[in-house]
Amino acid sequence: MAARKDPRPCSIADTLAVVGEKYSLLVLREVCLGNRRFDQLVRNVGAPRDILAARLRRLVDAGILTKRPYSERPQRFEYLPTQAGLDLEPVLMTLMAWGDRHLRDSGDRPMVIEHNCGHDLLPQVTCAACGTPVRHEDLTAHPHAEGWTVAGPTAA
Amino acid sequence: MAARKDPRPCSIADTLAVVGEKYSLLVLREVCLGNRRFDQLVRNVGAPRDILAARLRRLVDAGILTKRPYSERPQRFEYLPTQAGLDLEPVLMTLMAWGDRHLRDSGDRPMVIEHNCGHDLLPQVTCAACGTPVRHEDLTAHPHAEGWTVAGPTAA
DNA sequence: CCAGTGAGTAGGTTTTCTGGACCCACCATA
DNA sequence: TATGGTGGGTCCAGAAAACCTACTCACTGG
Repeated sequence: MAARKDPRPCSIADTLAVVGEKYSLLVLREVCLGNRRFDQLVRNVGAPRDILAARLRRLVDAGILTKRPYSERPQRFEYLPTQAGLDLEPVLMTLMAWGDRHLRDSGDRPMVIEHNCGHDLLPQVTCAACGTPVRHEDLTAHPHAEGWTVAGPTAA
Repeated sequence: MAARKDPRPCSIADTLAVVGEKYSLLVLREVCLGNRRFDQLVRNVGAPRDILAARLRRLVDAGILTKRPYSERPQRFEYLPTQAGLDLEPVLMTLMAWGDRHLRDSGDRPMVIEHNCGHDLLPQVTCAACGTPVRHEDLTAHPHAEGWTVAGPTAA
């Protein structure tokens, strides 16, 4: 947790500080798939019960999940994604797309997500302003704080 | 690293097994920004030097970075993203977008990325087939292996 | 000769993960 | 009433990873 003295200020780092611990994004995956209960999460995520409990607390604290009772007597809770949690789905989609492309010979994808346009989802990141797919060469980074330079492609 | 017995098979998990360790994606961020040298990475990423060395080895082994000499005598290396590394940029973009939206009051973004269409990049994940932005409600998951069910929204 | 830089490696301490056992409340059934 | 099963956790000791400091090596510049 302790950041070494002044690394580059960056929303990527800040986001990873919240959801970058092991299992956090897998918990979110399951919750987004509709698996909301502790024991289900233990099985599907593969995390020790201990760690899962800690991750759930953290995700709830961060406003990514909400904890809701689905039974009094005995008290039982389920976890649901908030809007902030659903807003992380693009991260899950892009991670999955990369794994499907680079970690497998195509054809044995363990999970396919269907888009309601009728096709299998192939997520693509586009620029909201112009609508075209984003390519590395088209980007120019502008660090806001002083002293943080970039060089080469994607440079400022 | 040791997976508990049979968690859900999933490309998200497999991708995170490669780039999910602390600092890995920040290293990739820096390399994509054009900062290629060890000491620069130490400063900008904020990782301890030995951890950084381990991450670089791992990313090179995974085919995400390549190590290239830029000076013999003394031997000095720099790290460049491969195509597989560049293909991870969408993950970085979506992480940054989430942090900008949810972790800050808009206006103090620490880094802005400009798209060469002339606007600030606001990344948006779309379905490559139909071109529309992806919303949670439009997705249906189909686990391939048996026994892995999903429930509720995004269910199969 | 001395200081400084770039790219690491080495060692010892602290933190985190891990696997397993354990706990409590409840339900089913016999 | 005992007996077992489930859901949702907590606790603990050992293993692994991260952290920090220091050190090395090969130069370069003055």
